[in-house]
Amino acid sequence: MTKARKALLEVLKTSKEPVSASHLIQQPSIRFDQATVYRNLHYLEEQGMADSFILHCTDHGTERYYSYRSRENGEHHHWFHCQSCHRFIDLGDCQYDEQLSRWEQAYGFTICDHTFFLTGLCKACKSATASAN
Amino acid sequence: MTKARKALLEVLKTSKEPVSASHLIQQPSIRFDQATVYRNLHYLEEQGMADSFILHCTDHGTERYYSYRSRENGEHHHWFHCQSCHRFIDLGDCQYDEQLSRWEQAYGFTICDHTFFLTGLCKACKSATASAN
DNA sequence: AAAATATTTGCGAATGACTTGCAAATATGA
DNA sequence: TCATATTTGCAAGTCATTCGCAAATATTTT
Repeated sequence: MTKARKALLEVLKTSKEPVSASHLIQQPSIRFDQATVYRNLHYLEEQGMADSFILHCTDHGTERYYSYRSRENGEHHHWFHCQSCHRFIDLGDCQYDEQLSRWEQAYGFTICDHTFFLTGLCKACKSATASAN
Repeated sequence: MTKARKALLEVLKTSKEPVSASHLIQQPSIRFDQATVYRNLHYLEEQGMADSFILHCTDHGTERYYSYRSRENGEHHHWFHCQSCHRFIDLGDCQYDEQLSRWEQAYGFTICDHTFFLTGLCKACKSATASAN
């Protein structure tokens, strides 16, 4: 476990929301080249210590977001993304296991991964918009 | 409805799988500049005539995939993507409506969009791999 | 502990999907 | 038909991410 990996993992562990590479690079604790950050994010995901998904957002463009994943809490989480404040809300552990195996049975394929997330307006941003009228 | 839009919509209608901009640009019927293709894909989606999602695949990189959506068949579809043959399998209409509104209730947010898809190995590619041993 | 080998890092340049500015071409409409 | 609005192609730009390569670190062998 190199310094870069430790530092990245620490931010992921601490963060309550998925974070992008560009966000990580701006962290004071991440004083590494962007190539190093990208390479180690791949490494962490490969090792099963991180999860990621690609999300496009009008304000922040298309980026991959990473979150910590421990060996114990096997299941990854799913998220809601607010397009206005750019915050994520944790929807909890993935509950799709049975549905996924049903599909595997039905179609004969093997699922390696699945992507699921929501986008919209969070409660706070909705009322902010409403009161702006 | 310009020529470019008609041509794009025709390919989307005809295609059984979601298609990327780069794929569309290679089609003989799409003799338009890439900027025109991208602009019109945005237009079609905006008008509710197309759906899209971003998918990353080791062999083909990260791209947005589009599929036709008629006003009648309101619901969009979800897909399985085979990482080996790069084909998509239609999983049918989205069935998540009730789950989504339950989340909206529980968290007070408004969902504008959701992304869901599977990736893995299709039946054919699995057996191909198995027999290669 | 030094030498030999393997892994990781930073730097700079490249890649690839997608976007943009702008002037020419086409469509709409009064 | 003339004026106005929309769309197109072209060329250049943007932006996240990746790559080559040599220097720096870590690991293993002697």
